[in-house]
Amino acid sequence: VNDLDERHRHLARYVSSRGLKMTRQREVILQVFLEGGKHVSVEELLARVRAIDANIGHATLYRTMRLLVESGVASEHNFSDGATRYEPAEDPSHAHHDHLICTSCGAIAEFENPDVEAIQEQVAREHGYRLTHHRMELYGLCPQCLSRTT
Amino acid sequence: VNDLDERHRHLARYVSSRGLKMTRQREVILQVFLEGGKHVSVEELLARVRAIDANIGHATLYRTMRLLVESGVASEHNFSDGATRYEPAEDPSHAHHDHLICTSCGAIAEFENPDVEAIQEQVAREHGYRLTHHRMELYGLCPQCLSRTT
DNA sequence: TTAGATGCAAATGTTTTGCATTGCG
DNA sequence: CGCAATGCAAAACATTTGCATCTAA
Repeated sequence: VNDLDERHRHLARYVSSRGLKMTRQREVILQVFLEGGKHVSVEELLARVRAIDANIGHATLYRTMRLLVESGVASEHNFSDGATRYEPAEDPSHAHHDHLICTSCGAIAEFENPDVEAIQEQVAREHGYRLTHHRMELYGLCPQCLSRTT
Repeated sequence: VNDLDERHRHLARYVSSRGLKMTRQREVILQVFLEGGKHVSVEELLARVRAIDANIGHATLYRTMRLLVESGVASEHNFSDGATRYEPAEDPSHAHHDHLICTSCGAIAEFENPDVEAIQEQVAREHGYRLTHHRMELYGLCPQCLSRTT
C-alpha cells in the first residue's frame, strides 16, 4: 500500500538519475505488478494492465519489466514452464527465500532457510567464485495433490 | 566409452519395451550427446550431429532429446540463457550434483553437497511436499573472471 | 506389412526490435 | 524543443506439430 509509494519513489529516482522518463504506462505497470501478488507471468500482467489501459502494448510491458528488474524493483524467475515470472524484489535486509513448486497443480510455496544460504557461500568459496545470486527450486507434490492421489 | 554401450543398451531396452524403434538417427544423436560433454544446448548438439549426418532435422533432435530424458539417459537444465541444456543423467547411486555458473563468461562448475540434499528433504517435509527433484544454481564470478576484473 | 520415425515446412509461444509517432522533462 | 518511450507490426528465437514419406521390427 505505501509499499507502492516507496517503490514508486525508488523507481522514480532510478529513472531520473539515468535521464529516463516516468510515463503513464510505467505507473500503471508498476501499480499492477505490485498489487498482482507473487510469481506473475507476463501474460497475466498484460491482462491486468490492459484492464486499466487497453492500449498498452506488450512490447512496453516487456520493456518495463526489464526496467523494473534493472532498477531492483522486481526480480525474475524461470520455473520449468517456459514463461518468465516476476515478483517484487525482496528487501535486502530480509532473508532470501526460495521456492517449492508442485509438479501437479503448479502451486508455489516459499521458504527461507539460513543454513542453505550459509552452505552456498561455503561452496562458492571452495570453488573460488564470488556469488551474486542464486536459485533454488524444489519440485514435488504439494499436500493437496498428495492427498488427492492417495 | 563403454558408458556408451551401457547407456545404449539402456535406451534400446526402453525403446523396445514400449514398441518404439531404434533408428540410425537415434544412434547418432545418442553417441554425439554422450561424447559431447556437459551442458550442451540443442544448437550445439545439432551442429555436431549434422557433421555426421547432415540430413538429420532439428525436429528429430528435439524429439530424440525428449526420448532420452524420458528414458533416463539425459537430464535437462534451464539456466538463465533461454536455451535448454542437456547432460548425461547421473547414475542414481551417485550423489546428485548442482551447478555454479559464471555470470561473466558462462563457465559452469559442478558441486555436490550432501548437507544441501538433507536440508531440502527437511524443508519439503515441513511444507508437506513430497519431492521429486530439485534445482539449485549459484550465480557469480568464476576465479578467472574475478582475477581479470581485479 | 505396418506402426512408428523422419524431414520438411508451417505453426506456436515468448521475447525483441525497427520505425514512425507521441509525450515527458 | 529534444530525446526517450510508445504501439504496432515484423523479426527473432526456441520448440512443437501436421503430414507425406520412409524404415525398423
